[in-house]
Amino acid sequence: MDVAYQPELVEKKAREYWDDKRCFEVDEDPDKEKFYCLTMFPYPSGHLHMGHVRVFTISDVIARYQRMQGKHVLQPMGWDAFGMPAENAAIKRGIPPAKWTYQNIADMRGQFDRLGYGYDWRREVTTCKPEYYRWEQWLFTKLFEKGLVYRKNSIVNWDPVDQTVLANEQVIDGRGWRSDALVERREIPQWFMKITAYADELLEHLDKLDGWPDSVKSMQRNWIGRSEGIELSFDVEGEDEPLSVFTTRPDTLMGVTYMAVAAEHPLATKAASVSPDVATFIEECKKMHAAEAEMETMEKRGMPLGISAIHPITGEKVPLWVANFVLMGYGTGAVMAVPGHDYRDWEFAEKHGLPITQVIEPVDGTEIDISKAAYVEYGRVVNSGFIDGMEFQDAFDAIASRFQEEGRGKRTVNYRLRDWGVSRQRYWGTPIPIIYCEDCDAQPVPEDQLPVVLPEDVEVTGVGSPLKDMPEFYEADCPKCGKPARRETDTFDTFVESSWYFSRYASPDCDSAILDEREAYWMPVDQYTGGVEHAILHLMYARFFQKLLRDLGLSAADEPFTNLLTQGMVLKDGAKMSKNKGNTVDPKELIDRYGADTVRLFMMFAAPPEQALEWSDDGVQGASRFLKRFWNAVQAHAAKGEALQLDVSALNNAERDLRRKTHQTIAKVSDDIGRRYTFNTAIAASMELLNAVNKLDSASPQSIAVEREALDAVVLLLSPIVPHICHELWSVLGHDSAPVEHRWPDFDESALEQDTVEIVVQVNGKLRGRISVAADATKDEIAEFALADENVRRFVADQDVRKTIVVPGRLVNIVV
RNA sequence: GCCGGGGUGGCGGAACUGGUAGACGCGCCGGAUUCAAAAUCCGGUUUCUGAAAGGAAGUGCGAGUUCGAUUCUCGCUCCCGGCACCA
Repeated sequence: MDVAYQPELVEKKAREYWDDKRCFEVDEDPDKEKFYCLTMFPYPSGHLHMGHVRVFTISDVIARYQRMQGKHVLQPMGWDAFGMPAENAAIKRGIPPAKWTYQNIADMRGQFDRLGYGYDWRREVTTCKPEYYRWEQWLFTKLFEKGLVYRKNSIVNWDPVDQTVLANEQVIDGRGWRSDALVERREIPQWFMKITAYADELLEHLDKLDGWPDSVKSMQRNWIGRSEGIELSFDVEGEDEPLSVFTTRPDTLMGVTYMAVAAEHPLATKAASVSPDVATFIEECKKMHAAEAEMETMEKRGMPLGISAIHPITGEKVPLWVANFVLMGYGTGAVMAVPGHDYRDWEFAEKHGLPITQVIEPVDGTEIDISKAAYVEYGRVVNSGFIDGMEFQDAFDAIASRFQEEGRGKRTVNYRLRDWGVSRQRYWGTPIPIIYCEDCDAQPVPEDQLPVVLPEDVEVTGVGSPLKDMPEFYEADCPKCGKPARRETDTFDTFVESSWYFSRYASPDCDSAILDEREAYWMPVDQYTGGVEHAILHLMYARFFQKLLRDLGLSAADEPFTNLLTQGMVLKDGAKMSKNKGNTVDPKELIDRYGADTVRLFMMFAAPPEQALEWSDDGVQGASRFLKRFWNAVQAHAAKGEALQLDVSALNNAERDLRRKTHQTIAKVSDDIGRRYTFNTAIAASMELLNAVNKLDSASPQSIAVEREALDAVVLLLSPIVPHICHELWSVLGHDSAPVEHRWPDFDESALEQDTVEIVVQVNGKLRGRISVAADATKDEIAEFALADENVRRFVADQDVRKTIVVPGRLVNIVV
């Protein structure tokens, strides 16, 4: 055996072992405890980037660790293969999206294998293949039958030059990214999924997700945005229909000084027909970009409609305005404005000279001045007639009952969450399985005609979808009456594919149903790992789909992911690695140069998984250097020959110390990998142990035995992280088995015991000395020892000791 | 703007339940080895002060709670992620 560490040889050998033994191919075995370990599947861009390496390595470490715990581990991999980049590549280089995508998948799969990830490739799922999206289309038709999908008009970014709908990210400063034309808001009919029907359940089940980070649950809670309020109606002068508004603050009703409706509201449209100014304003609102961030930060503008509503309590006239910050899609598209007690209403009133009145005062009697700023806290109602003096809940109830009795309002729950628009006017996606018939309207494609196959041999120009120019695609017969009809040419949002792929891994080859009985064995996912950027959308849609599958009787699980780990981004020079910024590092080059283990080690060592990771070329070298040291230490040890049986009673102090360190390290690394997911500290602890091994003077037979125990431990503890080198070193240490099939080591409680412990001594909270005391010393004994320390005496001097705090095993604080 | 997260040596980070700030690694400095260099090995490395022992300051900024705060509370600031058609 060549003694120098040669990663290529070592890694090839380990990979061949895993392949030959089919280590990572798993079938359903009801007698074994399963563990489903999953990573958010990648978009096949063609290039493995550092973000991929990071997330897949995290997941692989967890999977390998759980295997060593004796669990039956499934770790699959697949491709989120539909999406815009394929169309962009097609426009730029004239390659059809399908060809480009399949080539990328082939390239990336080779790179994954080189990194030693333990995937069951027999279960590979590729979303752009008809075998996959066929079931997505089937599911959509089932939802259609259940009334969980519907069609309505909604707003898109329209590029008038390219005659194309643009994604938000394709709109730069209000202009199309390719044409540079001013983008317009345009209403077109689109398909929606009723995620709001599940809003309450999506919210309530968050409480069951103990294995999810609080931050993600909190973001989802805020996204759903459940609020209890009252929907009440105001009569409008000269209108038969009253104007309905939703408010969470009925206690401020008497502070209403104006009302505002969205630009798309019928009252605004009506006013526009008589007022050119209003018409112009509404036109300008149409040029607004559709993104929420822009809506919130833009200047709040409005225009009086020239009509008034009647305040339902006072009977006074309240002017009606149209305003650009009122959203048609939220609530009723109209708001009652209380500038005294709402920040946005205040800003708008201030700007347009509308009156601001105070109807709430702080309960604690603090003076407030609503001419300076809105007071938005709950408080006591004033200047409000019959509800004067009430606090929030009483006032809420009083107003609610009164309006309910009068038949002018009711208690309502409102959500910020909107139904999910799934239509995309793009080519490279799953065709929406709908046929439009002049007589029968929209009809779902019958099951026996599925899949609706996306033609792959097309030319993409960037102007509209090629499907619209393909009669062979869009010409169809109505499934109901048989008359010639037109097939839908829109495709699904790619989030639809990623909302159920995790279930399909259980039965990827099933061609008679979307899922089969294997789903029940593997689902839910035990550990899901992916980027924080998916904290809301992807994870919310996936949870929604899981509930849909459950309600269709296809799954028993309420939630798809039991434990969630959200990993931070990979940065270079403080910025996200991206081609635009030219700060990418190609994992392939590094693997060729240092080997996969070095890359895996650096990734896991540089930062804990949830934090952003700053890339460092020097850090990679350090990882490589450590592996060489590790290799050399094991080889040098092996050269000393077989170790004697360890005799714990015959150890000297240094040997006992190393043995304690070994077992402390086993305990720490088990906790770090198994519970905390802090792989960086697990590696640091293993490094410390190896350093301690190298420091031990190991000539005697017992010290070789202690050293053997330590090195065996390091190899097993690091094997989930750097599996190839550990595979080889384990056999160098004389074992017949492989770490991948070995049980995770247990620590020996008795090895952790210590006779004496070091305790620090503080005087007034400042460190003044260290003392060594018997491990079983009493508090009084410890305090006595502390006062005897020379430096401590210097600081205590002749002052009275007012208090002594003793924390056994840690410190003494003497307060003078 | 709103929601969520973060700020600790020259750098990445550690300190897990309020108890030794800076583990581990990188970089740098010194030494060994070498004809020389690379590689490797040994030692040092928060800042200021001091020959040393030691002392003082120190976890984005400002307050507070506590015997004791990187950790808890309040206010501010800067950076990152998300905001519904990027994936």
